[in-house]
Amino acid sequence: MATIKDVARAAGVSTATVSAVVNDTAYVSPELRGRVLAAVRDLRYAPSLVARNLRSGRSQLIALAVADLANPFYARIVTAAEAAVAAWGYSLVLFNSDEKPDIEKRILSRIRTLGCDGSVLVPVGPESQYQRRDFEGGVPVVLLGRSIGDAGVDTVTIDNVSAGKQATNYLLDLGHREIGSITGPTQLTTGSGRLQGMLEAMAARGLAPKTGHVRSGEFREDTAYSVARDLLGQLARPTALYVANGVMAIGVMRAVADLGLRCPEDISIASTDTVAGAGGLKPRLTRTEHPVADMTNEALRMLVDRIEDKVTLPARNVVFQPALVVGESCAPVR
Amino acid sequence: MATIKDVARAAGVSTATVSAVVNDTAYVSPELRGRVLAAVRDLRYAPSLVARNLRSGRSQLIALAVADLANPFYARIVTAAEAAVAAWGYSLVLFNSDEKPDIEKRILSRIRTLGCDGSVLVPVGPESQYQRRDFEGGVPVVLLGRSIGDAGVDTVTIDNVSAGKQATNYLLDLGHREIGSITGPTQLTTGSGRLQGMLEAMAARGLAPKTGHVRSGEFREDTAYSVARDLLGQLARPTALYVANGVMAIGVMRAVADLGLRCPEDISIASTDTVAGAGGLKPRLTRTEHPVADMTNEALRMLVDRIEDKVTLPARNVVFQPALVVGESCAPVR
DNA sequence: CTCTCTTAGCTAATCGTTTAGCTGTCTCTT
DNA sequence: AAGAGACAGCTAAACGATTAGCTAAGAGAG
Repeated sequence: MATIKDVARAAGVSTATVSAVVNDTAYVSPELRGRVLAAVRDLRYAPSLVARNLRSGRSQLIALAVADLANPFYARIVTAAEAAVAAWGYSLVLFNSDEKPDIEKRILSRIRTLGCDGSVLVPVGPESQYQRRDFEGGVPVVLLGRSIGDAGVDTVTIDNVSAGKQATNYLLDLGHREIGSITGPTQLTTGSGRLQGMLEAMAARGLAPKTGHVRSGEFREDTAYSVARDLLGQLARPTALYVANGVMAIGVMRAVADLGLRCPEDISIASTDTVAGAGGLKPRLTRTEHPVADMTNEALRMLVDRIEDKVTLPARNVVFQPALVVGESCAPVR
Repeated sequence: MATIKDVARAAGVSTATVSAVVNDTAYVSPELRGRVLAAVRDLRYAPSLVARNLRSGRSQLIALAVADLANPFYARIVTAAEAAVAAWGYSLVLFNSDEKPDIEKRILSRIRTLGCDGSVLVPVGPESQYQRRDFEGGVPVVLLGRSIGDAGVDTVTIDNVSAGKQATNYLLDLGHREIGSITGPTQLTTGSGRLQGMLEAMAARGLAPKTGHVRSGEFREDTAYSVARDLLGQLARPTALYVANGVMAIGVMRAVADLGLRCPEDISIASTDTVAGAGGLKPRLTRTEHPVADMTNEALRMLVDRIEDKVTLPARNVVFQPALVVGESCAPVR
């Protein structure tokens, strides 16, 4: 790879002049400018970002660490983030913490080392893991999807309580009274919030799920499948089920089919968040959808603000609202 | 951010000693070593990769440029690549060319500028776009999924002809004679190869698809949906359909349902490659599956070989074999 | 004609590391 | 007791860019 010195030598000028021409940062006579540009072409010179960044302290890199790349929900975040990052003139460095707090720790230190200008993080650890000082003075961070107490950090989340409420109210409006739920991990705000919303919606009508009708599916398709098989195989099964995420909904649908039940005739299913392939699912799921792209864009806008302004605004927490999308997976209770 | 100088000052040693301790590259007395480590902890020092890389000429970055991030097939590649890259001690920089050759060009120059140590590329341009010298002497490249003539570049591909053959032979063995196909773009080897395999399989039994029974679905769900609706709405519709990828298969299934047809009773569907959510699809698709993870791992192994060996081995082309996975979407012809 | 002002283009310092090569101390040998 | 060898730890030179500050030459004014 040719360096700025090679170009300077070839054009018979100093490196300062080459830099001036390349970055268009000072006037250079047409004659020299021509010689420099010719040399650049001949030597196929591309300035080294590494060197440039060492000097400027910027890396033009934004890191994104998601909780589970294999989950289509995060795949959508990645897609949106790549586009947004590119639009802002940065490049995206991608990490997968695989829901493991210790991997996340390593990722965070790697992000520091790489000198990323900022990072978007879907936190996976228990709240206790994070300390305020982890974020202060280091690489600017925006948390996405999950919040972690009052870490004094910008955060973009969905209103999980509202998601659970909307889906459950829809089922209640159809006349269902015995509603069960397959929840996510309750130590995550996405898990506990949705469950809370469901419980609140039922409580508002003086109802509560039967014991054993609320079970954790760990946000995983296979776990949800087994739990649903077990739950729906019982005699006293609920007439409707609220499933806390899209991947689990697919597992539940499979369990329903394998048990010989029909949806929505025998059991109504409503879920929160969706997955890419779910469009082809029959029946189409009734669900609350997250504005994933909007949330991701907002997170990056906030991050770039922090990076480029350097103003120490107080941390903001932007909450998006889920929207109920009616499919064919719910029917009035018989 | 603390620098190596700050640490050196705090520990009362030279920067060389700090470097030796941090990288464990020379013997340092326990006493000094202790002081250095303490200073590192106190100052939360993390060596700057930027500076380190400037010196070493390495960036520890591997770029991955895929053709369409929104396609679950590439999402799986991204997942596998992130894991593999991390396992080799690099970090992944992700780009999406969105099937646009000019965006790809910009990405390639960005990869050079960033000083990535290597890159995995799913090429989207017409073969004519690439010139041998684009790859020679620059950042090492491995092409994934699609090949581009004899660019003298390492390549990992799937045997597309075999995929088309296997799926079609399965349909033929069930007694189907009027088989149609929804293909990908035929200027891509993934599109043309699969079609060629299908035609060869039929030709081997003295058959050929009827005119109008072979149509392009552009590897897109919505296009495949419309094409399938049109194709299957006709009176003289085929009894079986070979769909060239997973996303399109979902579109086709939707079209089948919307036309009031039953699969597999009225129409058999076989496809190539799969999508994440397809596990929940009813009926389960009969398809040829790509060993995506294996292919991605192999591509990265080859790339890391190039990066670290610097041996100028001749370019290799590794071809993987697809495997037929039988679902419930095909039935014997009536 | 000389003095000042302008400015094109150069020199050299800087960013944060790594590392070749040097210095000075200590130990061992004869 | 002095010379040789070993080696812990230091100094300073890279890596490839940007940029503050300098030099020197040309132009305009008096």
